[in-house]
Amino acid sequence: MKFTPRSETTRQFIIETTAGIFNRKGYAGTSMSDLTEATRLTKGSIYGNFENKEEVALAVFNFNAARRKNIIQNKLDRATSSKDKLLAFIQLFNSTQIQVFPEGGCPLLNAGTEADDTHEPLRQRVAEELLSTHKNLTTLILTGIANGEFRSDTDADLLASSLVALIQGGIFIARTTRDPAALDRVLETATYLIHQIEEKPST
Amino acid sequence: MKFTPRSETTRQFIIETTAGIFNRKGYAGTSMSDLTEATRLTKGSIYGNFENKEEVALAVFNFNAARRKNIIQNKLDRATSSKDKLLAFIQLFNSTQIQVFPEGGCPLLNAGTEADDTHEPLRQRVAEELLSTHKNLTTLILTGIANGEFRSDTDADLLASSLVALIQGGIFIARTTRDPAALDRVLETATYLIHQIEEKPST
DNA sequence: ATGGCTATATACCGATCGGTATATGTAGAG
DNA sequence: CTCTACATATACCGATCGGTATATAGCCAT
Repeated sequence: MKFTPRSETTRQFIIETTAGIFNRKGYAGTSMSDLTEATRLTKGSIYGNFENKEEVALAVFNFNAARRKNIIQNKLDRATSSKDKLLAFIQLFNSTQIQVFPEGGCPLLNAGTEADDTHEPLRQRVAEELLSTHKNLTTLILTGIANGEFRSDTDADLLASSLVALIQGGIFIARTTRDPAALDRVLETATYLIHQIEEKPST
Repeated sequence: MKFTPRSETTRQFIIETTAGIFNRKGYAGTSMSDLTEATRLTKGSIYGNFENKEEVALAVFNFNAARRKNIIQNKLDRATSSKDKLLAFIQLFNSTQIQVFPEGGCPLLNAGTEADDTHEPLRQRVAEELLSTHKNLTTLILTGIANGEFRSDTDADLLASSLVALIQGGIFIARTTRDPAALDRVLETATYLIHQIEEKPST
């Protein structure tokens, strides 16, 4: 009893037009009628393109995650040095540059906090994305060390984790207190941490 | 048409036995039958003590937040210097000392990320708790500056925000990647930031 | 022991949930 | 023009949702 989606374009249409809904309301909080309303399609059509609600949610998360990855990658490609790449990464999240996220904020944070106790497949997907981001930052830092940009005693793993935590925590604070500037302040500390590992020209 | 709860003890019983459920499953993901099952009470009884599901959720959050506050306060009271208080605060969250949270992790993070787009009253309550924590840390840092423990050019507000962000972000990462050590690593950075503002004995 | 109160249990409500079987529409091939 | 294949719409399913009206049970004072 294999399921095969009917129309790839409709499937994509459903994903894109409901990406913001799942991100705002969460998996449990989003109903099939939310999806039919937003897409102006009927349940028959949606269930012709997805096996069930869970599959829509997973596809939507993958879509949001891919978008995020592309934006990050584009930004990093435009910087040259490792240090500039790290700083550019951080500045992607400041309040004047919100377009990294769909409606509702960071999909990793939203999906992760909901799924961690209730929805194992989604939790694993979020974990993959978090680890991928962490790995990218780690290799960026290690490259910088090899370049001589950063001090050789830098703990790349620790710094990468801390940057991700600062950003996600900053997003959380800014969103629930409705104070975007709070995120900007936290990003200052992230920037500071990067400057701390610079190889000093002195000596 | 005012509503008055019947039995304060039953009310409290409901709150305490469902505190973990709301924290794990979220507001939308928790049903009234989840509550009747856990308490072994009937809907009639629960609706005799709460106006509706929302009021239970708010009461549960208040309970979780109060518990958290008490634990933090007790810990801080046992330290003397501002620096030791700050370090003790951070160590409350490390993986060998999990009892700060109910089942499901930090209630501020869980409730905040769900409510920020869907449930304004709860979002405001979470924001209050976040700001309260932030304020406590800020005054702690300012006291340390006045004491001569910390450098006078320390940005107390910025450091307080960064510590909260590191902790919340660290909790998020650790929980969704199922890697408690990730939180411990992030707490290292938090500790580092505190050491950075110490008034150096040199000069 | 009994009447009154308080609190919980029972039984039920309409609405909505996720999901499915089937009918209808539509476009391309012959 | 018609047949076929594919995609969407319609109509419906049982289950569960949050919530309520009312019956029942336990206790306390008289």
